[in-house]
Amino acid sequence: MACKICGGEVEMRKFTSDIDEKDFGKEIVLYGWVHEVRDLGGLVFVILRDREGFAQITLPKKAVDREMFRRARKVRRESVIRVKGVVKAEEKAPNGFEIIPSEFEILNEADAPLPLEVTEKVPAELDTRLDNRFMDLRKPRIQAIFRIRHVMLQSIREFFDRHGFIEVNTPKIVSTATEGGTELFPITYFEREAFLNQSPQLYKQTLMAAGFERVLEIGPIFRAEEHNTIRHLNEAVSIDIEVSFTDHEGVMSYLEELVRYIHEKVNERCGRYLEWIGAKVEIPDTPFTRLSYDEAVEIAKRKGEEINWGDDLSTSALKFIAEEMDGYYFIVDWPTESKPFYAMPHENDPEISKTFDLMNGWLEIASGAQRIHIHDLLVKRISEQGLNPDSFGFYLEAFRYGMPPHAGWGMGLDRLVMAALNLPNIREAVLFPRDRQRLVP
RNA sequence: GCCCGGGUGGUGUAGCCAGGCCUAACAUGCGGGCCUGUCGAGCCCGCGCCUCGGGUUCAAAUCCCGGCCCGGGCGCCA
Repeated sequence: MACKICGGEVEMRKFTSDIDEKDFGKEIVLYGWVHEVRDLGGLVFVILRDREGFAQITLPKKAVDREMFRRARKVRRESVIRVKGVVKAEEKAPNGFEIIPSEFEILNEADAPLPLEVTEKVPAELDTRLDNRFMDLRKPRIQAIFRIRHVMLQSIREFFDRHGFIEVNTPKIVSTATEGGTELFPITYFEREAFLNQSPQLYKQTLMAAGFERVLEIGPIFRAEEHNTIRHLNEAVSIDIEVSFTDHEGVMSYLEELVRYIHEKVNERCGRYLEWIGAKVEIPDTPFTRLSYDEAVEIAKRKGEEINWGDDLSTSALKFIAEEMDGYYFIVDWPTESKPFYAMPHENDPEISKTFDLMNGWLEIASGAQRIHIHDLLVKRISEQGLNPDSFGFYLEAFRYGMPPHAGWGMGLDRLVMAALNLPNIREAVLFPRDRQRLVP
């Protein structure tokens, strides 16, 4: 709290986590919420909770102001308070210290009853929690997810900055479908119809034609699919990269090293938050296993899945495959037909493509490819996929005047958070998730 | 989109299959009281609930039909 900008009151203001032996005997100021009040009659304990943890405010009736004692005893849970007092070493107190207040100010009294229990004495259903997300997020265990997500984003930017990537922002309001395959949300754009972007794919490729060479985008993507599962959202955050003068293997290296880096940094920087969650983050070894599509189909077949070469891998097939694959792994060399038009076919066997999915168990985390950079081949593939090349005007133009060979991938951040922390539902990884039925809050 | 499951105090559960003993139970909470070392505090008193509409029946939280809302699986998709 030495920072002048963060200051406020306020060399004296501390987070609960910043209190240590050096503060014993000194006066400090805490701001926070009333987590619990334990009233023993002649002695009252108020547990103050702030962003970083808890502190026990102890009010012995005989040692503190009478009016203040009455106020603290009656304060309702989740009210916002400001406490000024002396930090006293006390063996009997949690963490070995307590605050004996000289001032106890209720900045905003909370209503009762609460829509859910922040103390988690009684569980709440996910739906109730999401309806009252602001209060759900007060739970340390829930807030920890987002502190870790923050560190993940931080380390992603760090990683790519070190590797010479340029972070960009491409439009989320677009005129037409980019990749086909998925349903789009139509919107009104003045007198025209437009759509929310399903992926930055076409734009990041266009930036390869612009000579950016290595780009990173972190942004929302929108899919209008009516799915109803623990791993799909209609608004998600995608981590996208595109790299010139490399192939699919080149960008797979970035991907696996990134995933490892993220896990390392979360371990280094999020010890306390992992503790709150009760999670351990295993740092995955690189390189990740490459399982070919052919091998994947073999495994599924052997375990009784009805699947033909060329089919997409169904959920049950992926679950069979996951039985044999631990942690993160790639499935590579997919049939060209099952991947989007921009995926580069292998020169010696055009039936398969230079494509890969990054998996964690049976959950797909990322997918990518070397891209087609040859204009005429691209037009041919667009037509073969049943799409109209005329609707790809600005995109195709970029391939006519010097498009370098390139490759890239997109990764679902929410799914990565879900996988890394072993969350039971992707909605747990998102502050305000958007799904088939939820538009509020 | 197809399929399965569910909706009981503020919250989370029990009761439903085998209708009546349910003026609905338990925990937590909330209001009041007692208590100077709590940390799931304890003890005493009190408060608060059957998703909506229709039907069957002497009788419906319970059985049937429909609506609304929700969860999940699959498909599609990342």
